[in-house]
Parts: sequence; C-alpha cells; structure tokens
Amino acid sequence: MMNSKNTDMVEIAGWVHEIRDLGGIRFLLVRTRDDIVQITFSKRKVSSELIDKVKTISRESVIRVKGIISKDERAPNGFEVIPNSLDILAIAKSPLPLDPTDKVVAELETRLDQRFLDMRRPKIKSIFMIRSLVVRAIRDFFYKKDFVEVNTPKIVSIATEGGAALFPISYFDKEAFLNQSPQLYKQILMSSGFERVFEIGPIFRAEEYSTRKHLNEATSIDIEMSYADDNDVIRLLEELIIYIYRYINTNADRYLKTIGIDLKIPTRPFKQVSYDEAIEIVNLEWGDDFGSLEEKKLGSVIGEHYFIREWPLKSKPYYTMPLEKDRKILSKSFDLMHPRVELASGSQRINDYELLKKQIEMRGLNLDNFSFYLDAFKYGMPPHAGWGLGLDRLIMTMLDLDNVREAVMFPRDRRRLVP
RNA sequence: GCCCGGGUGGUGUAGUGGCCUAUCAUGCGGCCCUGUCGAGGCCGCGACUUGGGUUCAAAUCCCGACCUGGGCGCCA
Repeated sequence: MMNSKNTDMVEIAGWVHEIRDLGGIRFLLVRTRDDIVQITFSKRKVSSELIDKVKTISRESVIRVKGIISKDERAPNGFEVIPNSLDILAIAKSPLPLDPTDKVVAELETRLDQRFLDMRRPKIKSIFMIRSLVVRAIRDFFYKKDFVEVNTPKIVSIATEGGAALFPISYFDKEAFLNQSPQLYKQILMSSGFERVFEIGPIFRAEEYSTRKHLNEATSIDIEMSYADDNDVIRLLEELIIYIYRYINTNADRYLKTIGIDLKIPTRPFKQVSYDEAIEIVNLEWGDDFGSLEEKKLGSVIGEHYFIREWPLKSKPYYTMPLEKDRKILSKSFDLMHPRVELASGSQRINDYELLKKQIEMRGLNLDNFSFYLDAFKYGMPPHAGWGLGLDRLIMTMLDLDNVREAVMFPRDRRRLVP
C-alpha cells in the first residue's frame, strides 16, 4: 500500500499496530499487508490539528496517512513518515479480543474464534502468504510437466474407497455425500485420454477424530498419470516436494524470516523402505497397520522424508495394483511420510476391468454402485498411477506448525463449524 | 469411542479449604513525559463456566452438565 507520489511523498493505509505516546511526540506504527511503517507526530513538525486528531485513534483502527518520508536512524528500518494529512477510515472498538502485537499470545481456540484478527498478525499472515506461494509452485510445476488441471465433483453418490466416513447431504430428493477424494474421477479421466491430470481441491472426511493432524475438510493435491507405474509417480512426487521447497526458499524469504523458519530443502532420492522392512524396525506382525507410535518410531529412526512401499494389498484400496512377491500378496503402493506425519499415498492402479471388479467384490462392496466408474474400464483404460498429497499437512510440516489447523484459514474439525 | 489433563478480568496466568473485598503481565481510562522500537513512571478499571452436594467456611473437595487441551483408536 506504499505508493510513492514522487520521491518524498507517500500515502500509507493500514491498521494502527501500536501507539507509543511520549507526550510531545507520538509514534504510530501502521501495519499494511506486508510492512509496518512508523508515522511520527511531533509537536514541532506536525500541526496541532493533526495532533488532536491522532489522539482519538485506537489500536487496530484503519487510517490513511499522507506525508513525507524522512530518513532517520532512530526510526525502525531507518525511516519514518512525517504526516501532512490523516484520515481515520474506521475506528476499532476496544478491548480487542486478542492482541495482534504478540505481547500476550492467545490460545489456538481463542485465535480461531477471532481468526480475522489473528491473521492480522504478521507471523500468521506469513503462513498464508506462503501457502498461496506453495499452491502457485504446484501449478507451476504441473503446467511445466504438461499436466491438465481439472475439477471433479465434490457432491457424489457413493464412497470412493470405503474406509473414512462420509458427510451425508440432501441432494433434492436423493441422498448424496461430500466427496472424500477425487480418486474415481481422476481415474475416469485417464480413460478419457487426458493422460496427465492434477487437481487442487477440498476433500471431506466425517471421522470424529480430534487430533493435531486431522481435519474434516482438507485440501488435497491429486494427480493421475497414464502409462506410468508406481516408480514414475514416486519420482514425480519427490520432484514436486523439492520444487516447492526451493520455490518457497527463493520466493518467500521474508515470510520465512517473519515466522522464524530456516527451511531445509530435502534431497533426492528420498529414502525408501518396504513395508516388510518397516515392520521389522517397529516390531509389528506382517499384515498389521502402523499406529501412531510406530509412525513416530519410524520417523525418528529415518529422520527425513521417506517412502513406505509395497504394502499388503489388503491394507490398500481396491483400485491398487497387486504385486506378488516372496509368496506374499503385496501391492504397487506407497506412502510418503514426513517424520511427523503421513503426507501422501499413491499407487499404480488396476486398469484391467475384470481384476478391478474382482477386487471390489472381494472387499464386500456392491458392484452396482460402481458402474459409472467401472464403465470407464471396459472400453480401453490405459495403465496409470497417481497419488494424493495433503496440502495442509505439507504446510504444517514445512513450517513446523504444531497443529494442522494453523495451516488452514478457517479450519473444520470435530467441533468447529464457525467461523 | 476409550484414557489422562484443564475451565480465574478482553487476552495470557498465580492461587489445592479460612491469610482471596483473588496474584502478575498485557490491555483499557486518567495524569506526566520530544526518539519510542517489549517505551517508561504514577493512579485507577476489569474475572473464579454452570447446576447440585460436603463444610462453620469452597476459586480450592465431591458428583453431573457444557466447553476445552493432549494421547490412543480410526484416518490422508
């Protein structure tokens, strides 16, 4: 919001971040989207009319100031503005529900209740400025790789994968659900010949969990790629993660500084462990799934991003390509793990109609519900692979946030529906 | 769904039966102050989630409700 009118005159509009009144001199710190600028009202240099006006301003009021830039070593960042005019655009009521200057840090719950104010804080705003840049990096990456960006329906008739609970909604006279994943649709698009698609969109899970890593509405980055296998999309995922980290490191330096993060860029290739190796490390029986404790242990043993590959077929969804190895029924599947949390999971998919039907039936699901999906496999479905990556968790792990809700502007969790 | 914590001014806290007309910080109001940048000094304002119970006496102990933090399960 700093528009230089000529070399000296500036106009600044923003919130009154702090007021320091020393009697004969009064400092207003005005906060714009990206900066905090000091406006200095001294009796010597500013009219008494303006001095009287500035006395009526409360913290977090919105003002517009026109004045002259003055270099002064005593000012923060070495300059300040000596005002010629002052418009009070909106007076803020008092007391404030929380303190945007970080002198007293409110709890997350209070902050989320007053999210509009919370996001005025430079640290919090920086999270979302970075999140925007991450999304930009993702689009950048996929467009360069000749992917097509798509939008699939969020109102659907059936569960995508079983497993997670769905939110039922009423769709005129029919029952419908909020989609838990774009999985089925992005696969159908492979049959339509788009070859490489990606989508950045919301997914909904009705699980009643209440943890630091779960949301009931999350943002998923999903891709699907024809003529690719699990290895191909693993490489692509690695490449994307590193692209994002690099992009943020070079384009979001100021925001990283504000948050106080020194971003370490992961190195390729990421470590890989097979499911069999992983259960060995954490002492599980073959066929067991990893609990939180095991996930933590694996994370601390490996210490950086890694893949867990070749999961037992039965612990992955029906569309996962089977893999027979050492007389065990595994799958061409993988999870991308951060030491703290799972970030992504993917696989090569089944593209054979009969095999897919068999896998759906084996899981006790009703084939009739899947006809719109299965039809796409009847008339020439290329081999393909893909994955889904949780954007919110990616931001959480990248910026070392304690709670995934910190990475979402208006999070939806077990209890929170407002704001 | 299970287990363990917690609800004290606007915000963040101290306080484990009487010393509480409740601590401290921040904030807000007033006064002083021309270089603040966690401004400072003085004065003032503002709170025990809720319903029962125990007790001479409850912020404090017990039970319920509501809200809430963490862990587990499940999940991405």
